[in-house]
Parts: sequence; C-alpha cells; structure tokens
Amino acid sequence: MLAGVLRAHEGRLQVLLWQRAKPPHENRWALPGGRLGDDEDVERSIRRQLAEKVDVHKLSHVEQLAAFSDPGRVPGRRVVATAFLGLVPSDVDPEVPADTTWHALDDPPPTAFDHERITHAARDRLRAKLSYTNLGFALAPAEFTISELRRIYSAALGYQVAATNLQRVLTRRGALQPTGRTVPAGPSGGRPPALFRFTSPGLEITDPFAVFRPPPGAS
Amino acid sequence: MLAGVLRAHEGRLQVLLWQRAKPPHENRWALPGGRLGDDEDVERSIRRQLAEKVDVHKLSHVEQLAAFSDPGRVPGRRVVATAFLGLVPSDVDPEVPADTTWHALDDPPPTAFDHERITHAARDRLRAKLSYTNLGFALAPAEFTISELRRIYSAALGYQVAATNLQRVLTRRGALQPTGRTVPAGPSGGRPPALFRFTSPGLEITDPFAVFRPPPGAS
DNA sequence: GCAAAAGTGTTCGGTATACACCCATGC
DNA sequence: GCATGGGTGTATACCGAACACTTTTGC
Repeated sequence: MLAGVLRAHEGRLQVLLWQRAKPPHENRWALPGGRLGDDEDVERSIRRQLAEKVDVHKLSHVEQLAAFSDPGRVPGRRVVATAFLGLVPSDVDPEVPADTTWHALDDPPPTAFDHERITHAARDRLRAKLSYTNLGFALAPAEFTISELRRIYSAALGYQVAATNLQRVLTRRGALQPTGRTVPAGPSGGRPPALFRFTSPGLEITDPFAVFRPPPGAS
Repeated sequence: MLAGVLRAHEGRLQVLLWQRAKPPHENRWALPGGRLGDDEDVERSIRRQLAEKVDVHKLSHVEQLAAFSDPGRVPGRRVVATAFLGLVPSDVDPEVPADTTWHALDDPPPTAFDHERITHAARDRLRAKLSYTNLGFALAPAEFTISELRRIYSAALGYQVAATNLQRVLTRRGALQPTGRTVPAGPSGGRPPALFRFTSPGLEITDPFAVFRPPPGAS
C-alpha cells in the first residue's frame, strides 16, 4: 500500500515524500503508505494511511495503479505493494508532518526501494488521463482562470500547452464551464480574466478514443 | 492471483473457467489462478498458474488489471486478488483440464465470488486497448485475412466493424503488413484474399490519444 | 494612447467513416 | 457472363493546433 501523491506547484509536478529515520534505506525518501487492515479494501486503506500525512479532505482523487511485486523490491521478506495515484489541488497546502515534504518530480532526492519507479507510474497515469478525461479537476482549484489552468496542465504534462486550445478543447468536451464572474487584472494590466470551473466533480472520460466506433445507435 | 483469459471464437468473446468441485460456491465456475510464490513476481506467478490450464506458449499476452480487495469478496478470511488479463489467439485451441472450458462472455454460467466483475474488467481493458494499441495481434493468428481479422475485432468489441476501415486504420498506424501471399477463395467464389500479419509481436501504443500534444521536437 | 493580458475567428492538417467503384476468382 | 467476396479511391465530417485579430484593462 503506497501512494504517489502529486500536485502541480509553481510550474512543476511535485510528489509527497517522507524521510526514513531508520534502516533500511535510512535517510532516503519514501512514499507514504502502510499495511492493509483486515476490514478495509485497498482504496479505503490507502485513504486511511494518507490521512496521517495529508488531510483526506484535501485529496481530490485517488486511483489504483498496479501491484509491485518483484521479490527483491525490498530487503528481507517479500512485500507486495499495491500502488496508488493521489492528487491534491494546487490551491490547498495541506499540513504535513515534520519528516514529510513535497519534492519536484524532475529533481528527485535519493528515494527508498522502488519508490521512484512507482512515482513515475503515478506521473505517467496522470499524464495519460489528462488527455482523455476531465482529471484536470483534481489538480485545479474549484474556480480558476484559463491562465492558471494552463500553468497547471503545463506543469503536469511537462511541456507548454497553449491557453487557447486548452480552453477550446475542454469546453467542447463539456468539461469546462464559465462561472460568469471575472477577477481583477494583474499588476501589469491586461484584460481581467474570467473564472471557470469544471462541470463535473468526478472523473469522466471526455474523449472516448475508441476508433472502430460502434454504430451511433448502439449502446 | 486470478486471470481472465479471453479469446475471440466463432464471433464471440470467450473466457476460460473451471468448475469448482468443493464448497464454497460448489459447482460454480471460477477464473484460473492460485497463490503467489515467495520467489516470483505477480506476472511470473500468474503465468505459472496458467501453465496448468493453458499451455503458456499459447498465451499471446498477459497484463495486470487491478487488485480486488473487498473484505467480503470471498467467505472467511479476506483474500486480496491481483487480477490479470490473458489473451489466446483464435487459431489455437489449447488442451485444458476436464473441469475447464470456454464460456461465452455474453452468456455466462453461474460464477463464483466476484469473478464475473473481474471478467468484465478484463473485457473492458481488452476493448479499450484494441482501440489505441496493436493488441489485436494477441487475438489473431500469426497470419490472417482482413475478413478473419474483422470477425475477431467484431467479436471482441461486441459490434460490427467494417473491414475497409479496419484495414485502413491499422495500416496507416503501421500495425499491419501485407505478406504478399494470398489464400484460395472460398467455396462460393470471390477474389482470393491477401494474407496480412501484425508488424510487431509486442504491445505498442499506435494511437497516442494525447490531446495537448507536446511540441513536435519534444521527447 | 500604449502596453499587456484575455479571449475569439479562421485556417489548416490529419484521421476516421461512409460509400461508390474496381478487381479476381468459381461456376 | 455473372455472382461473390476482396480491396481501393474519393468525399465528408470532425477535431486539435496554429496564428491573426479583437477586447478590456492599468498606466
């Protein structure tokens, strides 16, 4: 039970890590997680584990990645880890324990065990789903300007996306809604940006990439 | 450790099930699987388990689906199952034990535990990947006509796909290659069909559905 | 007025689909 | 020759990317 908890912050993607105080891999940085309890399924369990590091209510999305099971992944008796992707909106800065901090994904500290691989799996899942779902809602504040959203998507994807197309694509898919309100312009002037929100608070597939599509009438 | 082993057969999608001889869920049909050994990772383990039911060499593809962990999914002590999708080409008919047979997915027998849910997860994964990868290679024989491939895709997807578009899309993506050879026409005449093969023997993403694409120069 | 930032209109290229048409065989 | 199934050419619709242009503010 391990989670790669990610957020977009200051133009970069960050992952939540805690520093191990004891061997093995003393002082290395590890993903939060813990053992599965007898009366919970894996998703409930990882949310419980994460509650100790991040306020659960700050977690905007959690999903299962895969089981990591290489017999040599940790020293000693083999441990199978079910890995998760967790997301935190960019406008909340949850309280975290003293041993725990955010680290830029592109400048990682020394990590424990196979946790860097798991972090990469989390990042790759996020990037893929940003393209064909409305998963951006989990990284963005409840309301935001297109510029802010552009920064978030650019940080998460690792390259610049154009605000024009971002707005158009998400709007056409019905994922984005104007609130009708605007926000004052910045210090250097400019037109005051409009505020938008995501239409749905939950994960939806907005681009059913299905080629070989079923005939329009079919279910 | 459970696997939904699927194949396309006679226009339908089938799953490999064995009939339980003992309680719980006596006489119900279950997915093949078993316990994880200490010295193997989950993928190696499921291949070993499946070797008892299906000749491993007949398995054209295996991939992890997810962990199923509901505390009530099996009676008694909770068991976490890591589920897999397995695929068998349509031209091989592996020897299977006496208690084991293929069942049409759209006409399932009484199944044990949550195995029908897992079967559906396997089917959904297959359908999704047929659209944006070359995964068809795992369902098709090594060489095939477009008509045969059309039948396989139609069976797997659950609706009719047009041979014209199937050929064109897979060819444009570079997934399909003509062998240059043809096969005699059928009993009712007609032009002798050409034989094709898949370009790559392994899974490749042929349609990077990425919207918000990176600038062409980027990695 | 001018610079700056936001947002819209328009064009273009690529891809999937639909459908008409041509091809090669058995009888 | 004709029916049958295989394969190609062409037209259409849609979507995302790029870029020019307009709008609205601060100074």
